[in-house]
Amino acid sequence: MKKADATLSSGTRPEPPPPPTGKELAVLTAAREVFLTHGFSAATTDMIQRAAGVSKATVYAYYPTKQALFTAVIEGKCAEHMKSLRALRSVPGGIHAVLSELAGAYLEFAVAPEGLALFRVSAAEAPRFPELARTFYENGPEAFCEIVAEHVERGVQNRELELGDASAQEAARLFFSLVRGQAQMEGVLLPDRNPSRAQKKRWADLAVGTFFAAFGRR
Amino acid sequence: MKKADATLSSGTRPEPPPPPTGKELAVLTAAREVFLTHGFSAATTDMIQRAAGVSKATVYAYYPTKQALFTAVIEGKCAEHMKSLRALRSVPGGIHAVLSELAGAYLEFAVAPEGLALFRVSAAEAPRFPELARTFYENGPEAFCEIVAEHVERGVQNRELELGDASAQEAARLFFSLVRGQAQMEGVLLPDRNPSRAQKKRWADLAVGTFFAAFGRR
DNA sequence: GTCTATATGAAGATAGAC
DNA sequence: GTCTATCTTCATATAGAC
Repeated sequence: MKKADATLSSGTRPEPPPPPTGKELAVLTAAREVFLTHGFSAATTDMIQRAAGVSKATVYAYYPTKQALFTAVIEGKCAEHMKSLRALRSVPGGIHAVLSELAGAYLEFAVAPEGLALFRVSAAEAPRFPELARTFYENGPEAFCEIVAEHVERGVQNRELELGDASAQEAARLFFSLVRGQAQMEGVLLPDRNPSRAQKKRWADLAVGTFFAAFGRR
Repeated sequence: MKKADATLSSGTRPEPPPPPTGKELAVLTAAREVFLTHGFSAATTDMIQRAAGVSKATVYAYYPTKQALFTAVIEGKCAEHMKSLRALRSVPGGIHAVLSELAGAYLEFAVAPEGLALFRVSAAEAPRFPELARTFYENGPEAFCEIVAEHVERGVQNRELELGDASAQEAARLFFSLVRGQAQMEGVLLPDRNPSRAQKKRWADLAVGTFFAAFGRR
């Protein structure tokens, strides 16, 4: 009788990822670097193989196709993304302080080179890999907005905020747009430019300031 | 003595585009379609050749490389983009009406499939073709923001707006972020979803409403 | 599992006839 | 200018030895 394989039998989720080690990890790490830098089509298995320091056949031993490897990379990054966001659910303090914290955190990790690259690649491949783009959307922007919305709802109950005819979700998305707007646009389209710490603080302050000017209770 | 070639001798601009006709136009049109759908790397000259109904050699008769053709496509779309925007400089009316108009116009053309595709491709290829991404940035987002900033400055002079410590440019970019935020994020990452007319109106109203709640003079 | 070597196909670009 | 036919290169994927 075969021993039960926890990976296959334990749940309903498709793949609770068995954390890779050794050469598999090397392959996955290299693939991350290469795919995030070049995108799916321009990336070659040769680049990945060389960056990982293994042979071509080894790559295919772990991932049956280039596409499967790509999927693993994007899903892995999304899972990381989601994990970083979880910490922001329980930020303590008044709504103003909380939103400042959220704005700063988002600018820090989503406008970092890796965050931008993930966005770039997800967007580029959205027509070809719609499920991957959706995964990114749900684990990044949407997850962040949900967290903001929770804080916003609390702010409304505390009478710190007043939304008018907007829902908490709409307000959260407006906040999100204010925060990432210019930063992401520049980051994605002008890869040379590197925003200073002061610039990032300014963006965060403008976003929070504008949001409170619009929705703060007077 | 050679006859002077107007294309080469008449100006300092690199290439005042001689409007293509006949087969050249067919090639360019097909290339647009193919590059905007698949991106640079996944697009093949075969697809373009077939879509244009010409032979491979004809493509190369007009454009020496795939890259040159890609550049022509992106620059052409950017020029169109810029042309659409010019009309928005002279919108008449009070600042509220003007900004509503600008918001609606931007949502109409930038979140349309072609606008999204151009953004997607520009973003994806920004690391490889930084000049092209910059061209898009300057002819799209930046051009729009400049126009908004002009209207905003007029609004300040008219005492319709009050910016606090923000500059007109900063305010314009915040407005721009509010307008495109959710629409572009969804459009780029969820290509299946198609926003209804009502949804677009709601986005525009929320953006304008939020902007005025923050910067409108009370 | 891991390597070297290779099959197979497709992509970008060109030659040469008309 | 335009086509058909082809060259060359390189990418994905596999075979077979260790």
